[in-house]
Amino acid sequence: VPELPEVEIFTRNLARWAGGQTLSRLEVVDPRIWGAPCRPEELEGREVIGAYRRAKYTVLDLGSWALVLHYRMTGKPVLDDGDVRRKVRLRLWFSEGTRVLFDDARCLGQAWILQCANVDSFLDARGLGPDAWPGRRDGAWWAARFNGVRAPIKAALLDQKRVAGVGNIGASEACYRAALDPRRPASSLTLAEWTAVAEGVLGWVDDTLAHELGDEIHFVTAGGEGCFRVYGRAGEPCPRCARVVERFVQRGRSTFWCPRCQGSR
DNA sequence: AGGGATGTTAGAGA
DNA sequence: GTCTCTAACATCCC
Repeated sequence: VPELPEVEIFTRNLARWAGGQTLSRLEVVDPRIWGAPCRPEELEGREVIGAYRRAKYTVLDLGSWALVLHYRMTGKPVLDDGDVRRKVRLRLWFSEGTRVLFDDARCLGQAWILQCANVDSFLDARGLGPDAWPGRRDGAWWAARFNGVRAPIKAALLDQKRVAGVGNIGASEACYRAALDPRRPASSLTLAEWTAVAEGVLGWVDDTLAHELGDEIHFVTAGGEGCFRVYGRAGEPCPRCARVVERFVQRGRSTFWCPRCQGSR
């Protein structure tokens, strides 16, 4: 379930598992993982300096070179516990015996090997806007970022060029927290409503991180849906007003909302 | 069997 | 050029 909070946790996990160790071997189990031609052996023998997140990307810093990961729909880094049923695309062997897998059922995830000096320009070339978190942006900042956008607010929140990190789950959850009709044109929101969006997005990330950090095993196996308020809950009662949560399709993606407390105006 | 799935991007059309 | 939307990617699960 990789949106910003999950990628943040994936990245922290990688830093914790591998930080300070040397990457002794980078095993390419499925070469479709590569987003561009590269030489995996370039990274072997290098020490992991750390890992950081930008939007939904993880950058594993190996000094002068870096391994950049994007998980798309189903990718995730996991400790290799010896189970043989995983859909492994990469296996990273570290000097103290730790083995980390890039596990990806659908194989839509991608990886790149870049010189560290080129990572920023690589990410910038993807057209990523500012990260939705951890910066505490106010309503005026959000209003300015979405100035002139006529698309429905829920669809607009998915545009990584405006603000990076919000995915299809986060967009529904943020609209719900902001009590906003997901069909409202972004350009029609008042400053007060943008303030609610700002708080909704931050609240969604903060709560998701807190939930998943509190129980890492639950997260890895169950996807963290335990803290969804409307996503995936069509037919269930709204946590705020008990009206039935509904689902509809916007731009080919599911939107979940409560038609009563997210009433249009 | 068929439909839907957390993301991104190329390409078409307005 | 800008904005918007669809299809495609590959595989699994309900």
